[in-house]
Amino acid sequence: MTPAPASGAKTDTTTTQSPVETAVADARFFRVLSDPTRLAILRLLLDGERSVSELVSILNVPQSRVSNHLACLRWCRFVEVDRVSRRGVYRIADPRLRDVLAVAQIVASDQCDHLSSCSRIGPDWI
Amino acid sequence: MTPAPASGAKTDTTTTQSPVETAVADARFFRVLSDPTRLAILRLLLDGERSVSELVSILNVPQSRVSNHLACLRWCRFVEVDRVSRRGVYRIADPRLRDVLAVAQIVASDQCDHLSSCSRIGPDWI
DNA sequence: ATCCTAAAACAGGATGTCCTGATACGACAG
DNA sequence: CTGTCGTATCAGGACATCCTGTTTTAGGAT
Repeated sequence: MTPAPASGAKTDTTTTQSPVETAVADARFFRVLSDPTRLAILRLLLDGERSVSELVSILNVPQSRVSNHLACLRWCRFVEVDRVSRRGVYRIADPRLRDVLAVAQIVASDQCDHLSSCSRIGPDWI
Repeated sequence: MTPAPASGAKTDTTTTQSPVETAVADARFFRVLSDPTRLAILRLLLDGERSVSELVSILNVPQSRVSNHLACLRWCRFVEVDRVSRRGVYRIADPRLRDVLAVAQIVASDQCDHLSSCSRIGPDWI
């Protein structure tokens, strides 16, 4: 169980990355999904295309907030947009997203009570 | 622009919840997964049980950090622990977690470049 | 040209989340 | 009983992230 500092951290181009570093990429994927507004947007889009203003009125939050989160989702390729004159119509870019959200929702609902009161990630919301 | 609140929210005893509020629970689920250290721990445990000290030496991060994240994962029922005298041996609590992580990893690897440079969630890490 | 509407981008401020180092605890050996 | 090991917890500080209100950009209509 030698920590062996020599083994891991050289000018290590491809080898021996710590598991934590390897996880950074995927963690970021989950972080995109970890915001309630973004998640709500994605859920709506799973039911069909929507323009920004439609999202705003359905979600009932400020337009700047919706546009900001859409920019994030667009950049990270979770959604795509078509421009129809000045209207922007958004849709889900990767169909596999549906599976991720579906499985997650089932698991999450079972753990709901515990998730709600975990003081290590955000304040309680019950 | 009538959002037609009647259409979606039928047996809604208390109030018509906005989609954003409904998403809070699941967003929290993803937030647990959105930390690199926690994600790395879960991946290791998917390969078999581990004690805290084993995790510490494999991950090569401070023990307090590992214990803190384990507390979060334990509370949220992602992992379970057995005590063997003073040793704590951890394992995955919900086998469905494997599916979530597997699908996510595939999708995330395709979007990796974009995730890495999204300035709206954390600093770049490339 | 001028005025709207739809959407995007920006700035400042308020929290949320994570990290580290120190400390508390319980089981066991001597 | 006392020291040590393995683990958990806590406090404080450093950032990351999100929000709101405002401003900018651009297409279309009058």
